[in-house]
Amino acid sequence: MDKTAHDVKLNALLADAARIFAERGYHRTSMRDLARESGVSLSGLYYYVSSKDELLFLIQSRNFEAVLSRLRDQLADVREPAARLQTFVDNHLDYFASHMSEMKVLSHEAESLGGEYLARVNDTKREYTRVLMDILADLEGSHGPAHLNRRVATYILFGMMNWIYTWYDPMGDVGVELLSQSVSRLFLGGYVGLPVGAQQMPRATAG
Amino acid sequence: MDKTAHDVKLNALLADAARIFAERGYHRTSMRDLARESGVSLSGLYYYVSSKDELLFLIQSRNFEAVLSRLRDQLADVREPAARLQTFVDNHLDYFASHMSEMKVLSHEAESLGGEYLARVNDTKREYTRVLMDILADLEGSHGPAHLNRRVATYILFGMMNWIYTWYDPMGDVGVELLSQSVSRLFLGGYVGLPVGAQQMPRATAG
DNA sequence: GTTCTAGGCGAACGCTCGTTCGAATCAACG
DNA sequence: CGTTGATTCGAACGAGCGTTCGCCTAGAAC
Repeated sequence: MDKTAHDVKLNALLADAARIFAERGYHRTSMRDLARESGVSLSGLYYYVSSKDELLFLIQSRNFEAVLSRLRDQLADVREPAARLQTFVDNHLDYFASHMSEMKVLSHEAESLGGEYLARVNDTKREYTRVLMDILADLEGSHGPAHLNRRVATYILFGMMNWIYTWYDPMGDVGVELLSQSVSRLFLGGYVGLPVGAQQMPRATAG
Repeated sequence: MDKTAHDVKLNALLADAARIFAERGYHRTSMRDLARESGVSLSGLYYYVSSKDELLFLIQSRNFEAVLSRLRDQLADVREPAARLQTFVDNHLDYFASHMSEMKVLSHEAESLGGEYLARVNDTKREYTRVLMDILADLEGSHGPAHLNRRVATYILFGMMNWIYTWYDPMGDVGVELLSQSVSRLFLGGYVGLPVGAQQMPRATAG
């Protein structure tokens, strides 16, 4: 897919837009900023995209759907609930770390969309949340009743994962494996009391 | 403090501004919006505030310093590390739940400030983070080595707490006590393996 | 060689933005 | 009464915004 010259240029534009939206914020970024940094004229942008809103929508929906699609692939051959939880966290943070700009735009500019665009992104969000809540239900089934309200636990876990756009540097000393294991262990240890100190843990070379 | 008529009106303005910034976002809100909803003329706003930026700064700095000040009061007579961690979480979420608009503006518009204003808010942020990291160090001292990198754990915990502005409804079924206990237990269970199922837990009446 | 079309651009439109400025109001005080 | 100082406002300024329009180019199709 995405073979034609038109598609290639649109994808490049979306990548530039995601980078700039992540740096300056969606509302602060003007179409003129975007034109300058992507090497297209101001009016030329509108050949690929019908509005600034659509630009934001395309960034959010394409990446969110990519996360969800990869998640389904990865979960396909994992059965054990705790392993499924870890797979969910791994997939989320892995995609996050390798698409920081896009995921920051997805996390931070959730309320910048409206109308039909917002409704469609929210549909994906509901699906995605549902997958996690089902895993939590399975966890309770196999490891005994949870110590927390399931819905609250779900949102707290999303908080652990989505907040990283405010501080995480993929080029820094903390690898995504450490991050992912930390979140999984923190959650599993607190949610169903799974032991968290058994396996070896990758170490950050600095704090 | 804040006795003069001038101070009273400024405080009311800040409260209105926080509410509107939380609803519409800082950059999307115009001074005209603010004037309309606070019952002052457009130019009248500038008698109380020198710029839109200063408005945001005042909201962020005053509330952040209030959180930090209350925290120090509360920590003053708590010694046991796990109890200090719980005090930190309680204080943070308690203030959050009773000042949702202000705290959403503080969390979500962190990058909307620049220059000297940003530097001053970041000073407070550094102090606040330092308090939490010291508590984590104490925890490791009394409950054995942690299962996670301390700095990573700190930021993950902030993620659990700060993300709630995206979903928490203080008027809904989930009380702030449940929220606070959930976060504390999740963290303590995963960080130093403290048992999490012993005490009674408030229940949400619905999910 | 003419026609067609995808791709691209300069210039402008109508609008909103944050901020300023000078004047009006009004209570307090000499 | 006249003056002062605090408070408020209408009107305007210059700048920037998202978007549109008509025109240009170049190569493929016939």
